[in-house]
Amino acid sequence: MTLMNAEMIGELDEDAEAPLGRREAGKAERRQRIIRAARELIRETGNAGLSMRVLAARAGVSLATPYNLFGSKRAIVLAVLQDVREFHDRFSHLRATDPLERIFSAVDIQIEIYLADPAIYKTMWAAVFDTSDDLRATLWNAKRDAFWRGLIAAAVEAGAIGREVSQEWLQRQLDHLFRCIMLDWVVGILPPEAVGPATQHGYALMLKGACTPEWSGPLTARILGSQLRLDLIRRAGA
Amino acid sequence: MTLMNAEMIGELDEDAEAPLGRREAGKAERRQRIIRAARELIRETGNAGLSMRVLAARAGVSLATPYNLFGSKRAIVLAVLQDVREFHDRFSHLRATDPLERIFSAVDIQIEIYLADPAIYKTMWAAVFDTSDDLRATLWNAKRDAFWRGLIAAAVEAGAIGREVSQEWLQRQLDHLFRCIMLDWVVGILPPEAVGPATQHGYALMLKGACTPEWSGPLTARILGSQLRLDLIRRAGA
DNA sequence: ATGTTAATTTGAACCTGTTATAATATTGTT
DNA sequence: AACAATATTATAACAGGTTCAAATTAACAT
Repeated sequence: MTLMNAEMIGELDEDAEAPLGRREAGKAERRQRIIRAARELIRETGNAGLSMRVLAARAGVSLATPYNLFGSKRAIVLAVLQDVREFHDRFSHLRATDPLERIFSAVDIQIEIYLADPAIYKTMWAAVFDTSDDLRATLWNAKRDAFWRGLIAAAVEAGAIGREVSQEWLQRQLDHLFRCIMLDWVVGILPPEAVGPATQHGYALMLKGACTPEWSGPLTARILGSQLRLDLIRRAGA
Repeated sequence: MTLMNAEMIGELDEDAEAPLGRREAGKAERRQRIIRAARELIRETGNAGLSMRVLAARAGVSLATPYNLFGSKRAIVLAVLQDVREFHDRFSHLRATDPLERIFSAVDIQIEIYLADPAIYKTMWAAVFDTSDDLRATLWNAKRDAFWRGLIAAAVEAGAIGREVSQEWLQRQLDHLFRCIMLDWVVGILPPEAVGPATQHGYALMLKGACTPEWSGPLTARILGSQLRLDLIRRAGA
């Protein structure tokens, strides 16, 4: 799945056109205040400290307003994410020639961003794994998909990945890996230092299963390398 | 992760030894009533219909009792699972000679059991993905691990999987795949018919990344086969 | 300006899971 | 039979997310 920001997703172009009467302006401002308050509260008190009543008070708004404006607490948490502008800049500097390297770099960048701000992103990922309602569509959209599909398609074009494997499903399976590793991180099963190596290990294994023979060497090396790192981390932890 | 029952896990040997005075007997009976009521409620009204007040009333106990006996709602849902005796019998009939086939068969059996009783198992898997507290240890225990580790170890012994890959991490990565596919099923992204093929596809990809050259042929076939089935399902759904 | 209409905010609820309290019943022991 | 230990009960309360009728406000027509 892997989450992205508004610019990459292109859904919150609120800073453009539209007459934007006083009504809409006030609404937008209230929305902004709520998001800001939510971000602050998450940063300060972590996941648990974000109560709707506290949030409403901090945003200077009634308890019902966040519901009118966003719909649910989960939607607010996800909106906080949408408001984070960082991914786009980082991803645009992806300059690896090797198509598989590019995939691993992109994953690394994501992880780096997430781990750098655990309070926010743990909360956010917890919201992603919430099974109660389906706000997943917010995260799982066309532009986000296009980015990863592009990386995989490039690898296919370069002859790194066989043409017989479904690009769509390869992407989905890689995504599954990533999501569950995030979950393990959120709940504390996986220490932060292990997130990178664990992801690389999984991606390398799976990509090796999809790659052409001549590209399996570097992937094997990556598998062994990440295993080594994971062992070191466990030894250090125990 | 993949969940198993009490016999396989070997944690609820309540039918053995222990003086089991009247006091403990009454406790056990109340526990049983609560579990039965919970299962009924889940079956009837699905995940959402399981309220602690309704549950207590149906079990004929006070609201506080389930908390004394189990600790939390989540613990009760997981206890309902532990009470399901089915896995052991099914798994004991695993008689594939090919070590990789055995892995796929085991996964198939699991999926079959889950899909046959969606109400119960969707609720249960939703509880697994709950990030609030860590009852995960209940599901993630030594005996369960031993089973899957055994299957993988056998594949290594048979020369199907290279000795250089970490068996522990291969298991974990396969587990990640399985869990996220379950999640997608629970939230309705993945239709039931697609669960089996999707899991096989992911497992085959990853195992192919870990297998020795002479075993990659059948795995490739499995990848292509499951892709084909997934395409058919999507075509039928759209 | 003024009244009308429709959208938005509000405060008070409702329903959750969970915990604390005191009172009551049940068991194990003498 | 009487006592102490233990568990359940009933009840209330708390904090959380969410919803709803009523009040308020902005936009519009006159």
